Amino acid sequence: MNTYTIRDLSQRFNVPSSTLRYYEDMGLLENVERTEHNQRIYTDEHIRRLEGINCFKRTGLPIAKIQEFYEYESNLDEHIDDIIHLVTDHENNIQARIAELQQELLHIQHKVRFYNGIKESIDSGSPKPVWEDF
Amino acid sequence: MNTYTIRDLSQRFNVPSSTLRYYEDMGLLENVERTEHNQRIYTDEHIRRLEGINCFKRTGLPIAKIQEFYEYESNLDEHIDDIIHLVTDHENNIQARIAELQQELLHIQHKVRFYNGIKESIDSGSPKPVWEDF
DNA sequence: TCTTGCCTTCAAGTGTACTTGAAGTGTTAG
DNA sequence: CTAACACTTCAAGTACACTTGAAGGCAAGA
Repeated sequence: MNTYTIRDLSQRFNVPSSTLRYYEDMGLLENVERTEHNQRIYTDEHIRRLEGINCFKRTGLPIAKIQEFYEYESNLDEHIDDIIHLVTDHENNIQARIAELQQELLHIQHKVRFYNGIKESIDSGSPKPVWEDF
Repeated sequence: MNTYTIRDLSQRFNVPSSTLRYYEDMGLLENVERTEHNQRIYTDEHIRRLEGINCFKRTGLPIAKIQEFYEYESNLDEHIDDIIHLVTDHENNIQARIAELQQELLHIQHKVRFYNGIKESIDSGSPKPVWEDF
């Protein structure tokens, strides 16, 4: 089984080692063994765990919820409904967030077109476009 | 011209009045007149401004950038390139964010399916599904 | 051997975006 | 007229997710 130092993971995931220690304090990384000199030893388990954590983080799940998820994970039979609730809830949140962003993107694109119109009018000396709500 | 109290806007936009004062301190709301008793008077201009601010906020533009935007807005001829750069940049960020969320959504949906499979296996006593990366 | 450098812990600091509290003035209902 | 309530300012506090600093241990190279 492969093992990794804190430096290895820090480089692999492009996070400072302080963050990895912080995740451990927060209960996101568990069962981290130590060398005889008290240095952390990570395994492929931890690599997979960090990939999961990053996926959750990129989708905006707060640390406390990620912690909850792995707590349920470690006692799945008892918490299967909880974990399904958590991930389904998160799925819905992401879908709602995507829909909201797509809606707001239209407004931002409207602004981009508007200011490009203003620039053209400045360059050509023609009358400035008038802002129209939508 | 319509005028509004801090309470009016607070209710209309569902934010505490402290937040409206904070936006003013941060330079997002400008030219707020006062009554003879020093109470803030907002106009339809401020309503439009707040709609703009909220659009930017929902898309994750930080306060400092929003402030910059309205600074450019108030001197458009001199800052037309800056403002086009700012909104175009923001448009690209939103599109990248949507793409990222769509990608990660697939992973979360994979988890939802996986745990539903686990639940079925618990309920029926059949063997548990095995997690497969993708 | 000594210095460089990475490691450890624990506590305190940072940045963003508010939020709350204290102290004081003004307005309104009974 | 007075109590309750709304408003003001300014300063300090909160929440989240780290980030940095202090103090010290261990080990390999000059």
